[in-house]
Amino acid sequence: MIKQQLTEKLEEIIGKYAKEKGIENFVFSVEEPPKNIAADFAVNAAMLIAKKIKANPRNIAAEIIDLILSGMGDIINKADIAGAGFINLHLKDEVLFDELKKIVSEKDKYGSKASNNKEKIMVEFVSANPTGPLHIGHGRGAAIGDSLARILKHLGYNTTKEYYLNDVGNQMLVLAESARVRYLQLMGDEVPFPADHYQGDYIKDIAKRLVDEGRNIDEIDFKKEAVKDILATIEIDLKDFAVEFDNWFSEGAIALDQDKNGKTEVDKACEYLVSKGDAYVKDDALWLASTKFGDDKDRVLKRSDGRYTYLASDVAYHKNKFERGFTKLVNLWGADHHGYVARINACVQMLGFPKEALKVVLYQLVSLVRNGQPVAMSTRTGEFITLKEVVDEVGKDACRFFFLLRAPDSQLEFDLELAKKQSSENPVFYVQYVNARCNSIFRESKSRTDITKNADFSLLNTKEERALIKQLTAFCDTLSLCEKTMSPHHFTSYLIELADIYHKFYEKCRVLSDDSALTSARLKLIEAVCVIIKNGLGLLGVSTPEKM
RNA sequence: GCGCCCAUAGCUCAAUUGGAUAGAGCGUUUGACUACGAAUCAAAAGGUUAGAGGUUCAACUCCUCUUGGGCGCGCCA
Repeated sequence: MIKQQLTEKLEEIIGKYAKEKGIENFVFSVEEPPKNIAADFAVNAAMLIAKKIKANPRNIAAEIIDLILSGMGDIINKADIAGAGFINLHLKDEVLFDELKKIVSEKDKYGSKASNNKEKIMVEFVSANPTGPLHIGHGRGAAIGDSLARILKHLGYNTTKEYYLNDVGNQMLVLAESARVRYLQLMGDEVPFPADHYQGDYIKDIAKRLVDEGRNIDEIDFKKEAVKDILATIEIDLKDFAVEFDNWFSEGAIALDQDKNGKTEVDKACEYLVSKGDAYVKDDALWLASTKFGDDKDRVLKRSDGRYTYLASDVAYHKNKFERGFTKLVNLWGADHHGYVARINACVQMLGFPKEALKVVLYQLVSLVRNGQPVAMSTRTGEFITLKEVVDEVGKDACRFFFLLRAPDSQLEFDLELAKKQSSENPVFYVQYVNARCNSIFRESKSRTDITKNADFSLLNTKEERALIKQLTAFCDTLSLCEKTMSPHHFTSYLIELADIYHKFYEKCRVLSDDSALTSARLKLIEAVCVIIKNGLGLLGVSTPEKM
């Protein structure tokens, strides 16, 4: 919150200055300087202005500093010129102390805004086909999508998490047939199992249930039964991974369900596109003119045999999302779907929305390694590692934290042997340990009677304490960064850094001491630490045990 | 063949979207528990950011090319 307030004031002051120099709509950045620089924030405005008007950046910086000191004396203690013309700002301690008070009083509400209601956001993720259990790759999408949604929610956006269920199409027929053959086999029929059908044992489990229930083959809807069991498993696996959806949206609802005129939403979406001139008939098929909006080639919506493609459903689905009032759509897709981005972007624009209304976050696939050997992943062959398997082995917290450690863009190598180690090799323990240590102090402090109610933060004047407070107040900046980049991974970095600073503080500054005023102030400080750790880990879906 | 993503310390990855001396964890070496938890801390070693050009006051970041890896390119989903 500090940075945001600071930036607003600087924009006012420097913007006015730039305007006097003949520069309209001047944009500059407010950043944290590198660690070796002793300052709170750095501004690059002078170098940018100097370039535009061909002046000496340090002279410009000097002029801006005068303006800052006279206009922002209440929050800025000191400002100086460094390097090529950076303006380094030093905050007044009171600004940090006020923010600290806010953290302690607002607790889990800290950093959340109430004013973002204008945007209604849907985060759609996982959306794995109900043809088998979730594997580890889905887990990455689940962790990123869920945490992103939590962050957006915390920022005050009206946010909905949705799972799109592809329960229509060819794969469903294959699934039903897979279950039927397994059923026959269990009944003693020696029918061969087709090689291109779903091989996993979970299909046998479904068949076994049907046999155990004494069901007659003539009255079994194998598709329905298989999807039911698989979905139940998926839901449990996700729940154990701290992921819960607000809504499960069935493709059947738009591709099969008909209105009173006998039309599905897919029918209507295609008609709409035709009426707008964005879809046309060629070679007996219906084509989407996606090249109009930058796609490589036009795509088929309806095959010449009259069946719709997956894309047709997807157009209708996205239309449906907008019709439900969402103004911003976030889709998490595995990188193997990247070829699909251009056409869905085209759809959004054809539906009359700006390109920015949809953000597709692509996450690179997880490659599994076990004993140095790559592990193949394919739902068809049955040689896959399930999310459940990994969560059972390494724990939900470690697994989520691990997935959120990396930017979605980078390929992630998941070493099963490494992940199994419940040791300090896993950074999640390092962060959770902060909370455990704080709580240990709280337990100890209960026996003391000399603790004053009003902590005097000005007693927190060591460099370790100031660094800690500074890091705590960066919580909101981290939230904004995650929103800006649509990635929660900055939060893991932030928390690891916070943990690092805390442990250093812990070594240097004893909390419980004979100095009761100082003890009170430090207790309040670590209370704030707990708030931030708990909030931060909570946004990542990781728990904060008081004892470990 | 065309397109998208990636290449950073021995390993796994960050780097506030163009900022200052590129940072963490693990691993390696050395040291610290008779006061709040040593799942910790202090210190050391480790880099031509794959390579070559270019743009810029400033490049890991942007542009071009090369090399190497992942993934796509269907009237499949």
